[in-house]
Formats: sequence, structure tokens, C-alpha cells
Amino acid sequence: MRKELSKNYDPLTFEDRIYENWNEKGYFKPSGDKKKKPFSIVIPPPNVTGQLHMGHALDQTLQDILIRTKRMQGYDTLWVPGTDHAGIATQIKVEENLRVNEGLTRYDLGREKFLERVWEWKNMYGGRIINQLKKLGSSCDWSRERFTMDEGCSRAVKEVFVNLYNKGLIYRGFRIINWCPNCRTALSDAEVEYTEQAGNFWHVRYPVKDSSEFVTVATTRPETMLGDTAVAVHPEDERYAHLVGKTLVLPLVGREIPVVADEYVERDFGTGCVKITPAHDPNDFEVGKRHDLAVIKVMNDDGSISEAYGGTYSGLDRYEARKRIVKDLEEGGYLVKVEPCSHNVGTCYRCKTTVEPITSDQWFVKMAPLAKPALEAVKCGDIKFEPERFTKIYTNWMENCHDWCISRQLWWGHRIPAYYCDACGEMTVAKEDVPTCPKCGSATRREEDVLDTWFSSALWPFSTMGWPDKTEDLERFYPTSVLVTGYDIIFFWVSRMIFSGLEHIGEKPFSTVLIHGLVRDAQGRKMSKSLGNGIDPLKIIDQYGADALRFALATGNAPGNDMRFSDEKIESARNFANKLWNASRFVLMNLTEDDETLLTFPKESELAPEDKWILSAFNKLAKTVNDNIENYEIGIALGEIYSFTWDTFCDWYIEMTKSRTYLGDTPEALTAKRVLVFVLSGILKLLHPYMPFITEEIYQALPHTSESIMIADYPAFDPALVFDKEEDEIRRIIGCIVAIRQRRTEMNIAPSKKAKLFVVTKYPETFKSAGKMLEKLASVSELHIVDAYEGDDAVSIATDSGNLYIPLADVIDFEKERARLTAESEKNEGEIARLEKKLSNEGFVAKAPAAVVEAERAKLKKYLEVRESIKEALAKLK
RNA sequence: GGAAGGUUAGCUCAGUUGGGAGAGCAUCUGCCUUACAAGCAGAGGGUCACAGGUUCGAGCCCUGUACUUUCCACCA
Repeated sequence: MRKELSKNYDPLTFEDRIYENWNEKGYFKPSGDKKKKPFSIVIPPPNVTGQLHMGHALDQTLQDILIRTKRMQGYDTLWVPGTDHAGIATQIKVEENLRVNEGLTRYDLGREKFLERVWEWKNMYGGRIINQLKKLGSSCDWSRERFTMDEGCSRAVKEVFVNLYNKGLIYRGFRIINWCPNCRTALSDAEVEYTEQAGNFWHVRYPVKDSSEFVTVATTRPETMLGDTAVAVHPEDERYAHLVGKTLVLPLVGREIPVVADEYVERDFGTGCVKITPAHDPNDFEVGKRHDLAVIKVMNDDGSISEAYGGTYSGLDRYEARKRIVKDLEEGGYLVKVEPCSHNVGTCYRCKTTVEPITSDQWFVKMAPLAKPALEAVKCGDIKFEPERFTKIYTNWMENCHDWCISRQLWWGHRIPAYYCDACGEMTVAKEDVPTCPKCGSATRREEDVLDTWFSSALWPFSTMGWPDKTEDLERFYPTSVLVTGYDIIFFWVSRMIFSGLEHIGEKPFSTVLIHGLVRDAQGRKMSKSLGNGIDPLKIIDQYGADALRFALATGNAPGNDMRFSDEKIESARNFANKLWNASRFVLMNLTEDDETLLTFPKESELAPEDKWILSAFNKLAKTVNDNIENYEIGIALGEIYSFTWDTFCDWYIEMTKSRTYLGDTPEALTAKRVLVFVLSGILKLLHPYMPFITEEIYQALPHTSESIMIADYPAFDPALVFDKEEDEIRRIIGCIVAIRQRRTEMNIAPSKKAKLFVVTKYPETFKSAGKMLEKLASVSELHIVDAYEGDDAVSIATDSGNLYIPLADVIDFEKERARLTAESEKNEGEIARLEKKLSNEGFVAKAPAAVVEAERAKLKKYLEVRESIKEALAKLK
């Protein structure tokens, strides 16, 4: 007796077991077969201490679909997994934990002790996200799992840093950067998020020295006036020409500052006078350089006012200082007016604190020389974005980005390999530790700063493959085939991987970037912690299974577009799994022969028309699925499998075979069973990349040839399975069955009530072989193929395959019949007229492709056939 | 200010190079038909945002308009 599937589809009983088995068998690893073509993906590494969310689930599902398809298609596949140390994010979490549980800050512990704590944290939670990825069914090669701060990745980081430094592409400089006072670190431009906030324009009077005159400036950040070192006006602004070169006295501070002329000022905006604070505004910084102005930094790292400007606000928090300063300005008579306005405020992408532009010594990557080849690779099509529209988003950014600030004043991360000698002032950058100064021999001090997390993620496609060593993996699997990620990290990650790969390997990191959208909640809102509207993928898996989750995420979703996740979607996905489960149970129920017998493909002569029809349809499905995957149209491919499985296979083919399978051990029954096994196995294989668990569970229960469906051959188009004639025949029969069902429903005839069927047709052979089907599927008690129907007591149904007569004298209203046929005729005539008009249009016949014209002719033929049938039926009624 | 996307059935969305619109859910009707009521059979429901244009032919291509989402930049 064959293994039976349980009565109910219960994914929890087999998903974990199956995953374990795959892993033990080593299916996730590359095949090692050098004859196969390589196909590789590197995972977008999730934060090492993070928890799985819907974004990961979508990302993983898409990658797994691609890698499983390619594996079954005969590629040598590698999917490299791993995690990211996520500098700021992780450090914030550990600091928070420290604060809440022990009331300590990282400074209390000191760098070394604090880092020990972070590693402990990493070790505690690092496995969690990995296990969660496994729950989804991800077929990553876990033996190659990497971490951005493991030894190999750290080596790659040092190598890259030193290379870029030696080439002059990394430099240390005193610049205006974005500072997060909460995280107490510099941020890159990409890490600042702008949000629209309500604020004020404070208009403030700055008196001219030794004069009764004054200028009025406007500011949204009055506290920065403490650092003002000039007021600028436009050089051609006649209103203020006489003041250029004069001296102003800065209110509340008393510092004397010049009026300078600079074209940066827009005459028509505000008063035409701009306060210049070089230490706290990027534009002012540039103005300051042009006019050789002093840079006075008035803010500390924590956002409080510093001692530097020498006044009474020192030590106050920036917002407290703002209040006090406004009050004092008002009391001093300097405040002209307060104008409410809304403006864009930069915030930290990790903690949402308002960032401050401040001057600081930081490390930068010089972008222009790196951006050039990175732009070229995309412009010439060497790297393709899918969908294509993201190309422009990428190129816009790459063309306009500033130098990348890579130093972070954090402790968790790759410490910058730069060593300072305080004795002689020498700085050494090197891969190995430099304890003493190579110039003077004094002890050195290592740079305290660490690198931006994204600096190490930028190297991920090659650092995970062993670079800077020349490894086999690098040789075989780099460049990777496709990168799958969300549009939200194109700037952070994708663009930086591109220029890094080109610079360090001399070759692009991937050929295609497949971009997906965000998973939103049922109302279309972004899922977020603060809204509390996040849906936990693990809960969904517990409730519906990983296959249903994957299906829900992959279906009906176009590349690059956001999608909503809802109960309806996941339920419908689960229902599909259940349908497949039950269809399989039905097939299994009928299998009494041994595997070898059932796996033998029938001779063509043994196949019934409906067998050829389903084989032909399946063959077309295989082609469509393969084609769509090639174009990354995952949603479409899955949609095709869905409708074939449910509508074509379950609702039609299985029903059609019932008359044969119920026959027992006859040759006809055996053929039906063989075709059922063939097509069902084919469906399972096509579907496996999308729903790996259920397909394996059923595959193992069916007669099968591969030890796992994971490594079975993916179905492809087979020229031997094209049966146009039978496809047409069965299409006719299906048309008749549907027409009969429609008529019966219209007339309220109980499905249980069988009736005779008389057919007047030009296709008698087709109907002859379909007798059983009509009985079973259209409640036909006896089928008679006749030259003409002689009675006058029947419902007639006009079809393109002939006329169908159902004698049901007791329920027929002949007046209604006539009206219905007349209406049908009018509709049909309309179609005929439309098609004849189209086909008599010279332009159409001459210019449209031949196949299209042919298709239209075929349609017309069909309607003409229906016309004949209607004519005959009407004549009958009279 | 610049850019990209969206507008298709009551709702959520597909619609791959232009060849007379589809799915899921919802609604209505009838079915416990021996795989499945998480199901089966049938039905209703759309000026494809609007206005032009190209074409034999436009949901799809072009121009413009309206509404909407997002990204980038940013004038203190």
C-alpha cells in the first residue's frame, strides 16, 4: 500500500522535517558539477540581531524562487547567506539594554568592555534571524554563512580601505557633516531622512557698529547665531551695497562680524541678508571658505551648546537654548517678527533625532572617480535594473552624490586602520597593526572611529567569497547572477556594491538587480513598530504554513511595486495549497499499481483525447513558466501555475478521468492514472520553487524518480507533447458542457436530474469519444448523435460544434425559447458583422500580422457555425 | 524645485513586444456529486481617471490635464 496523505492539509506536520532533511542531504550546496553553468546570489544580509519581518520574507521568497528554479533547470547554484553587524542599529539596542537593566552607559563600561557586551548580544541573537530564514524554506548554503565582521570580511575591509587610501580615494578632512546628537556620530548624506515639520522663521535685527542702522536676518535655528561669523548680501543688491565691508555687532554675544558680499544669497528671498554660520550649515561653510571666515562650533556632540562661543548659554540643550535665545532677543528688542513656516528637517534614519550639520574631522571616500565606471556599467547595460525604471533613480544619485562620509564615532564596527603618532604628527594607514611610528619610532595611537556599516556591506558580493584571496568560489560564482532587494536600499547598498566591485575586482558584482517593493498592511500603510501594524511572518507561518506565506507574497505582485498583505490573501494562498493537497489525495487514492508501472509513459495510441489535451496544455504551461521566470515575472509565472492547477487540472481533467479511474484495473484506467501521475508530478515540479514544502511532501507520496523534488529536472517545453487536434476537440466538448450547464441552471433543472442529449454536428467523432464525459459532467443520461433532431419537445443549444437538443418537454416554455434564441442570434450577428467589417478592412488585412488575421478568421468561422446552429434551432421551434 | 510610479469590477490588484479586458475576495442562485464546503456548478458587475494625438487597430505608444503615492534636492 502506498503512503497516504493525511486527510487534512497541515503544513506544521511536515515543513520542519522536510527542511532538516534537505539540509542533511546537502542539497543547498552547489552541485560541484563543473559542466553545469553557475548561478549565484548573495543574500542582502539582515541585521544580525534583527527579527524577521515581512520585507525579509518577500526578499527571501523571491530569491529562493529564482535559486530553486535554476537549480532544477540544471545550473550549479549557490546562494550565500549571512548577516550584517548593523553598526548603529545594534549599538543602540545594546546601549538601550544596558541603560534599562543596569543604568549604565557605554562610557561607564569603556570601549573594550562594551564591545564584549555587543559580541555577547550578537552571539545570543545572531542565530535567531538565521533560524527564521530557514523557516521560510530558504535554500541557502549554510556552510558558507558569513558575517560582515567575521575574520574574512574584516580582512576584506582593511584591504579595501588601504587600497583606496593609497590611491587617494579615501581621505581625512575637516568638513561639514551630518551629526546625530543622540547616536553621537557622523552620518552620511544617505542616512539622513528629511521630514516636513512645523517651525518658525525668526527675524532678527543685527545692529551695524557705531551706527543706528541694522540689518534683519531670518533663521529657523536661532541658536546657531551664536556661531555667526558674518552676514552676507548679494554683491549687486543696491539696498545693502553701502554696508558691505562694515561691521555688525552680534546680538547677545557682542562679537563683531563683517558684512560680506556673496552670490550665494538670493536677493528676492526674505530680507536679502543671510546670517553666516560656517560651523553649522553646509552652504555657510562654503561661503566662509570664500571669505576666510572663522568657524565657531557652538554645539557639543550631545547637542548641547558648547563653551566655544564664550557665553551664558553653554551647557544648555539645543532646544532649551533656542527658547532662551528667542526670549532674550525679544527682551533686547532684536526680534522683529516670528513667522510660522513648515520646513524640511533632517533626521537620523536610525533614531529619528534631528541631525545637526556640524564641522568635524572625518574620513571620506572620494566619489567622482568611483562613480564614473559605476555609471558606465549601468548605462551600457552590463548591469540591468529590473524593472528598468530604477536605472534612472540610480544614475541620478550616482551623478549627484557627494563624497561619502565613512567614519562613525561608534564602537561597534570595523575600526579604521589608521595610526597617529603624536610625537611627530605622522599618520600611517596599514592592514597590519602599527604599534610604533615608522617615521620616528614613537608609540602610535589607533584611530578611534569605526567605518560606516555600509562600507562593509558594499564588499559583500566578493568578501563572502573569500576575497582578497583568489578562491574557487570567487572564480566560479563572481559576478553573481542577480541581486534581489527593495528599492529602499538602492543608494545605501546597491550603488556602493557596484562601484566597489568594479574598483576592487575589476568586474561588476551582479548582472541583474531585481527590485521589489515594500510589503504594506491591509490599509496600504507602511508596516512600522511605532504604528504597531507590523505582521509577523512567523505567526503567519504558524497559522498557515510557510508555503502559503510564500504564495501570498509572490502571487499577483509585479516587480518594483509595493503590495498589501491581508488576511484574504493568505487565506486564498492556504486554500490553494489545500486544493493541491486534496487533488493529490484523489490521484493517490486511485493508484493500485507499482511505481514502475505508473511511471511508464503511455504509448501515444493509448492516450484518450482528453489525455492529449491536458498534456498539451501542461506543455504550454511549462513553456510559459520558464519564459516568465527568465524575465523575472515571478507573479505571472505563479499565476499561470495556479490557474492551470485549479481550473484546468482539478476542475476539468480530474473530473474527466473519473469515468475511467472508476473502472478499476482496466487498460483505460491505467492510462488515465499514468497521465494523472505525470501531470501532477509536473505541476509539483513547476510549483516547487514557490511552495517547496507541500510539493516535496506530495512528491514523496507519489511514484517518483528523483530522491527529492528539489533536485528533480524542471519541466520544459517538449515538442513531443503538442496535440493541437485534441486540444481543439476537447475545447469543443468543454464548450458544450458549459453551455448545457448554463441552460440547465437557467431553467432550474436539478443537477441530479439526468436528461438525454441529441447532437447534430459536423464533428461526430469528437462527440463519440466524449460520451462518458458528457454523462458525468453535463448530467447526460444517453447521448445520441443524429443527422437531424426530429422531435419538437427539446431545449436547443446552439454551439460552434453543432446543435444540442435536450428533450425536457415538461419544463420548456417555447415562447421563452424563441425569445432567447432570437436574442442569441442578434448577439451572434453582431459579432459576425464586427469581424466581417474588420476582415474587409484593407488596412487591417494588409498591415496586421498574418497570425492575427488568421485568428480573426477562425473566430469568424466559429460565429458562422453558431449562426447555422441557431438557424436550425429556430426552424425547429416553428 | 526635479524625478519616478499609480488611477482597470464593490475591495485588493494582474494585464510580458499594441490585435476587443482577467484573478482573488465580496455579492446573487443552485448543489453535502464517494479529493476538497478552505469545496463544486452557474450568474451579475468595468466609457480601463479625463482630453487630444499616432495607428487598420490603444488599457498598453505620444502630448496635455486632474487627483494620488514615493524618492531626490532645498532659500537662510
